[in-house]
Amino acid sequence: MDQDDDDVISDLEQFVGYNLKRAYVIVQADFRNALGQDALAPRVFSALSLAVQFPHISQSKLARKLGIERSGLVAIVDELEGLGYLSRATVPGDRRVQALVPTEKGCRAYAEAVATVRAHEKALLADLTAAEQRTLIRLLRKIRSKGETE
Amino acid sequence: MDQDDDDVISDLEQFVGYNLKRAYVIVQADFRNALGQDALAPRVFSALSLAVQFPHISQSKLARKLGIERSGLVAIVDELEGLGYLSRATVPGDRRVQALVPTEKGCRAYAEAVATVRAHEKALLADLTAAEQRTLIRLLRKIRSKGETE
DNA sequence: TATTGTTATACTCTATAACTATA
DNA sequence: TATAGTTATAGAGTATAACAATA
Repeated sequence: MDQDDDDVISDLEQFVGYNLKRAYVIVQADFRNALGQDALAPRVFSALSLAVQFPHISQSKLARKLGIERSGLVAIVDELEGLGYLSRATVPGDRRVQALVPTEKGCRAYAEAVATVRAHEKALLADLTAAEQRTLIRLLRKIRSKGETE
Repeated sequence: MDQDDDDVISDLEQFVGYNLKRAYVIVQADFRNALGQDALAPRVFSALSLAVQFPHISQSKLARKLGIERSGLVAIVDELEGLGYLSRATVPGDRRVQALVPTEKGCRAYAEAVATVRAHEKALLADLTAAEQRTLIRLLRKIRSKGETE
């Protein structure tokens, strides 16, 4: 492989969007590697995380928090229920909603997964100082808060 | 919609991966909005950008630069060729390679697109100072350089 | 009328594997 | 043997639209 123009900084590199995408691909691959290829996908992990942290959250509300459609959440909850990590419970007041109740097993699995992911992310981001990591997260959240209000 | 736990900072928010994903969704949506729904997708724009900046680049090399498989690039190049933005040219020395040659039209379309995207990204990121934007890009690149060597 | 969960469906992005023609 | 481009194919992830049950 010749290195002709590999060092040239292209237009692309100046876009936040492009850099965001490339970094995201790296971190996502690391995430999957951390939990193992056949384990929880990022979005399933995210759903479990919120279900554990907010027990009895409804599917609609969870979808809203995750920024996805509620139709898309069905398969995710199916998977988590299939794993025995949570159950759909009826709610006394409103018979339309399914409250997501994490099981003991789900809480344990989540605690383990979160520790693993945290460790891998820490290793992956070892080149960034703690301050840089905080800054990065702060700036990413700033983008989100801007975008979501439009 | 009740606001019960909407302000609680969940575990998820502490992960770089999660924040990266959420921010990426926002910026990508803004990108598509900038160019119009039926125009160049981000990846097609990226390919065009590199083809314009590195005329006669081969498909394999372009795929490598973009971080995708060369099989995936075929449809992208097909689209750009269909739009008359570039052409596949044979290379004297090696009859296997297809050199991507941007057309006049392609260069003009790219110049217009890049200006549009730049303006939209600038507006979207107006809450970030110029220094913050530079920092963000620097940190994202740092993640990429770490991840790609593993 | 509006909302919750659900299904069906389709589209985009991407990877893998195999092929061909060249080298 | 190895590489460039290509094709076929499959699997994620996601969105839209419609429906039944319930509010």
